[in-house]
Amino acid sequence: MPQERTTQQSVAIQTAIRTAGRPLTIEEIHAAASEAVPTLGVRTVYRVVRRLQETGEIANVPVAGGTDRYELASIASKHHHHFHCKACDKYFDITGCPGGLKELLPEGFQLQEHELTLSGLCAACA
Amino acid sequence: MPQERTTQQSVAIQTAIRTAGRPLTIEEIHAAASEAVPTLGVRTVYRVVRRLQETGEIANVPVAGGTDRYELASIASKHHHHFHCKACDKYFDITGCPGGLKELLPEGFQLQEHELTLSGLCAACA
DNA sequence: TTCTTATTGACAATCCAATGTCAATTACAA
DNA sequence: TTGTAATTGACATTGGATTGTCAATAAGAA
Repeated sequence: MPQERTTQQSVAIQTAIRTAGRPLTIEEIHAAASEAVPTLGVRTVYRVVRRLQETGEIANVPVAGGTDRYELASIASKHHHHFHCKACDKYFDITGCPGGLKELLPEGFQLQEHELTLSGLCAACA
Repeated sequence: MPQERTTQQSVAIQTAIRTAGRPLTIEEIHAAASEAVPTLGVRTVYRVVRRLQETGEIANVPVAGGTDRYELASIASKHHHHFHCKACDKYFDITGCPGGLKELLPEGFQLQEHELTLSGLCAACA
């Protein structure tokens, strides 16, 4: 197992994810971190993101009809939901959760989790 | 624009979708329709499914972290949600819907739609 | 500062769902 | 029944995301 080194690239990538406040795609991370390190390659983003996943610092957010997003594990572990802007295709975190979901469950089904996605226009696009 | 012909294949595919009672993947459609027409090729399923989409008979159901499912437009057009079984990876339709979602909306965001997915174990897997 | 080696990034290669191709088949109008 | 053209299915190809490769770079211990 290789040692870890603190490079400009990995710092920029982690900063991008930490300051985003919303789940980001690989490309969004690349774009954001590139402002700090213009030579940053996408290949490196894939590698660092995977490492951060394996060390448990970030979690992937699977999305319907799109590529995965990534967000801090500290945020992902707190139950929350997402808003998807149909104009800019960005995902945002939402706090709060509707209750009474067990009522919707069919006979014999066991509920473990649930995931809610509101969609429409974000503040910037509206 | 070519004429439409009623073939064994297209009949089997439509029957599979109509009798499923839940959204199916291309592969699930292929497997189900193959029981009626064993020589059925996946290529044909892709073609017929696309045509059914274009004629508005079925709708695609985008799914987080998976390939699209397809269900009857008459069902899809009625507002409903889904249950995803983590064991068999099947999706089921759910009736009913939690209200009060506008409360969750951040300032300035415009809500157009929402999508809820419960997950756990279906009756068969539980 | 020097040296070792983890990291990087350009490029090629892989993976896989979906589509293009085309000769063989088959629906169905005449 | 016959003829025409839509349909089929095996096969090759695409498109987009992700990973493999490897020489060049740079982190950080000595």
